[in-house]
Amino acid sequence: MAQKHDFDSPLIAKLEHGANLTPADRARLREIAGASRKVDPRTTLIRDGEEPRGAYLVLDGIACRCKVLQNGSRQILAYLLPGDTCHLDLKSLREMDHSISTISECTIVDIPRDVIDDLALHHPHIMRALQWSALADESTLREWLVGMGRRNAVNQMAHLFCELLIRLRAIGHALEDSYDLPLTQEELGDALGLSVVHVNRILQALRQERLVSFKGRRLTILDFERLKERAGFNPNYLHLTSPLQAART
Amino acid sequence: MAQKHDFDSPLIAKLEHGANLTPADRARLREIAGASRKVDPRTTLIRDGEEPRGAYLVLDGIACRCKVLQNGSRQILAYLLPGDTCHLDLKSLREMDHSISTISECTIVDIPRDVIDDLALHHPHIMRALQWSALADESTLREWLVGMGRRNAVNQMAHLFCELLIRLRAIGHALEDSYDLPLTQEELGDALGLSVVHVNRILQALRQERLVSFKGRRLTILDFERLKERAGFNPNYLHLTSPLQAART
DNA sequence: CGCGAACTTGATATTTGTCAACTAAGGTGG
DNA sequence: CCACCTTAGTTGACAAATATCAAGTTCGCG
Repeated sequence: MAQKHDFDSPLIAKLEHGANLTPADRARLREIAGASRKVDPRTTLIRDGEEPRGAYLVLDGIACRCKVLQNGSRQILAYLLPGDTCHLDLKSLREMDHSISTISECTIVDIPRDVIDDLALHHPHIMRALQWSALADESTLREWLVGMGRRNAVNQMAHLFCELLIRLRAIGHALEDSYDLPLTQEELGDALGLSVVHVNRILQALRQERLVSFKGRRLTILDFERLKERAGFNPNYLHLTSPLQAART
Repeated sequence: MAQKHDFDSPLIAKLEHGANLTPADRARLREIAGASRKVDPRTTLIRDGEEPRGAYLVLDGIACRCKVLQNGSRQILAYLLPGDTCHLDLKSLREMDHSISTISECTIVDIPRDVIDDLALHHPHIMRALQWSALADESTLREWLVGMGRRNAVNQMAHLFCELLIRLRAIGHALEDSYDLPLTQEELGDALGLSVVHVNRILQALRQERLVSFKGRRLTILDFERLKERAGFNPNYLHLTSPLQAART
């Protein structure tokens, strides 16, 4: 049951980018990640309007925050990758303003309130890292808004692929310039605000430009430099540049 | 120099929605709001990439978070209304991932780090309210993403006008169904991800449907029910439904 | 092998952007 | 108070981006 390497624990791998964890911190995180469960693809964990009972941690697979409109159309607000958490700030949250659903099959950890309280009391570095993580999530949300408002579909999708590469690299889930991406074209479109048909065509454009290949749920970036250029991608917003040195607490 | 009423202090008015403040809390907030300065319209307070020296509080006017792309186009990520703050979480933030600029002339308070530390130590209710406020800001950001991805221009703009009405009412800055909105059509477009020309036409459509009027920087909602209906507006996401009763700290 | 989900394609409609010109409004100096 | 000047708002014609519809095709899997 013990984890072999840190990259088996995407949460640890991720949080190391946000703060310097102690061995005790890591042990605690492994302990938390121990109580996981498998969740089927396309399953809603908590729905818009419900009261959260606890927080979630994704250990494996891809989940998402999303919102569904009256007319049935869905907007994905964030992809939750391994190591990502959501609404750890339940204290001030009475009612969800969006839903959390799995996309692929996922390994999920339910984090009850008292675990968070315990972390706050005994693991300040973890808390710092989690705050950093929440900050980066919000920044990512802003970058998505920029993409939808001011980038055309090709650049926006290129940008997303760049982002996912960097985020997955940070948890050791990307080999070179490729990574598993268990999304349908519809699920891509729901994030990008595009129709399925258009996603299909944009994808073809990116393939034809020899920028990416996307076959069998695997995305390979053929020319990262050119893709970044195309997307106007600047990874600053992910705040992944190494733990803060200013650890004066 | 003393504030006459609470609604003279939009910060207090706002935070009362997020927690129950004590008289001492209110006194402290008035003290903080005392050291304000006027800032010219269209002035950048802090730029993308810079290191924040402190946080900001808007007391009057409209400011924004925004991001400017290589090609010069701008995306507004949030309107900062009176009572709104930004990056109070500086502890984990090394470098800004977006800019803060005024739109109209603004009254701004610079909040240095030590003031935040002091609030954290001595004013837990204020801290709780600020966390709630940050949560609502993030939720608003998500709602904007939904608007850009899944609403057409008319509905998206209608949605924005509904949102602004509710937010401004919460700080006593809306009379009935109208409020001052010192934005040009270009500044509206930068938030909605639309061109100026299109904003102009959408506005005409809304006027012709007798849903809103927008003359001389004043926006009047002529039929809020119909506008909400049109926009698919549900104010839940603003989390303004009254202070949390669960004040068990 | 067959079935359903995902992907692809073409034709067409709709939405939105761009360009260029024009009009209206507010502010300032003479 | 007016002349002027700049900024904001408006309009029409057109182009580009994206959505929609409908019909295939391919793929993975039981």
